[in-house]
Amino acid sequence: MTRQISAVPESEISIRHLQSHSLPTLVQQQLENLILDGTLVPGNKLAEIALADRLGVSRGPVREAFRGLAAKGLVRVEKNRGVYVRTITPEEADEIYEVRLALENLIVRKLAASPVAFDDSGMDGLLATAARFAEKGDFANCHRCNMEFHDRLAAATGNRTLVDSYRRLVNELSLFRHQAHVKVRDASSLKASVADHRAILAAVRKGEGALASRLIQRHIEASRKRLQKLLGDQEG
Amino acid sequence: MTRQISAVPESEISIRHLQSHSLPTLVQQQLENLILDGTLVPGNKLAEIALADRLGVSRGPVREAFRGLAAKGLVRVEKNRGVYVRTITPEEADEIYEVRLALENLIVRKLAASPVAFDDSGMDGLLATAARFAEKGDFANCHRCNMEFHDRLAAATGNRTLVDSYRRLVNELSLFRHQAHVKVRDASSLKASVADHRAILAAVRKGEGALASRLIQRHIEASRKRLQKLLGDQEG
DNA sequence: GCGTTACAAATTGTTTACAATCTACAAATT
DNA sequence: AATTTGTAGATTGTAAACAATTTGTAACGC
Repeated sequence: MTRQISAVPESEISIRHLQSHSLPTLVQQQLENLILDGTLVPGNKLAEIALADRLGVSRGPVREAFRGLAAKGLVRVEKNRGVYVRTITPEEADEIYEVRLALENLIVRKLAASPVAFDDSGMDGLLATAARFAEKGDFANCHRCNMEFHDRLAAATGNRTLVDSYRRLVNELSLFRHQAHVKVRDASSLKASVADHRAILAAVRKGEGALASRLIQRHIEASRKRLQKLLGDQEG
Repeated sequence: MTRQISAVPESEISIRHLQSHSLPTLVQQQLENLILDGTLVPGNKLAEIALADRLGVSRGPVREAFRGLAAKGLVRVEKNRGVYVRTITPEEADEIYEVRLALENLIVRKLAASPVAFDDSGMDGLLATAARFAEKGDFANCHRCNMEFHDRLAAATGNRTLVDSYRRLVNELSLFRHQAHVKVRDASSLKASVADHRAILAAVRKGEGALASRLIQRHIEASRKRLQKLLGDQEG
């Protein structure tokens, strides 16, 4: 009589979780979140000891996390001087937008090419939620939904490399926004974004790649120009 | 009488060099080179102690280098198990090619759009060198020149983000080649590559973006199919 | 007063030591 | 004989100690 050895019930995920999450990984994720949500602003210094104490770990894991973040382009390491949240110049932001546009183009064309395989469950709901936030004037949450929309499109391609490349660019642009202290102030641009998203989604669903490509191009360009304009306004 | 304080003559670069090159950085570059030139094959285990001893450093810097390499997608870290050179499946390779194609397209279109700004000094020489290597049957060096050609095109765009994204993909593809032990055996494909490059360069110089785009697309596709075929052959 | 130099505090870079985890092999049990 | 269990060895994860560099400050000379 064999006992049910291979039960391993509900905690399997938790085990996998612990297996891959060492202290350096955890610290890195934590810092990444703080940077991407704007708590840690570009230019800020990340002090080893202070961070280690705050997180309750020693400096080793913190230093390892720094290396990972540096390779991801989120921080800049200056030898014997310290680690700083990466700053991005307006020119760099333009360059990032240029690459992002190429990837977004690939994304929508890929999805439009196989609209059946495109699992868009929840996309309508997401857009509806974004629209509600826009109506209520909840800019931050609407912006979050809009970013989520783009991310889901990328993820739907099933191309891991594409998603990774795309996310890196979006992360860098988030960095730039926080650095410029850009706060979305008017609802009109948010509503326009949601409308753009609806049109893009519709084109993708109908398999009209060329149309989707044109729409996303206009959409990203608008975003780029808006950001550069806001930046110019606050400088001038 | 002020002494010439700010002289700092020839050694400035050397100083900058030392300033940014800590042990972890050096170790990371060293390992990166070993991985990209195929000395360290995908799947190989990177033992901390052995590496630290070999490089004459302690385990700390080695571990920090690992984190950087992991974020660059060159190694895979398994908690409590070890660090391994990343393996790439044929499906992943296909995905990488797909993204690369999008970036190469952007590259040649950008260059063709401003052919005056395109500093192509030495490109002809590079292609001539590649052709000579191909004639002599020096496949390895010819392949190196061909990769150099693509890299210089990317660099010529002046878009740092684009170059970084592009290099990451090319690195991953190198990984895949080494993993599959793909050795270029026939001179014909190399000569075809050089011919492709000449045509692409000519199109870019003439500002014919659409043509250059079509050419690079065919070029990359051919490379992809060649690699997949070689892989299929050696499996079957 | 200005600039230089010397010193002290703080921070980072590196190494060493200790704890926890995993792998392999052998003994024991069924 | 096959499976399990236990133990030894090796490897990784973490923390603490030590060394080197930088920064700020104050004293000193011009």
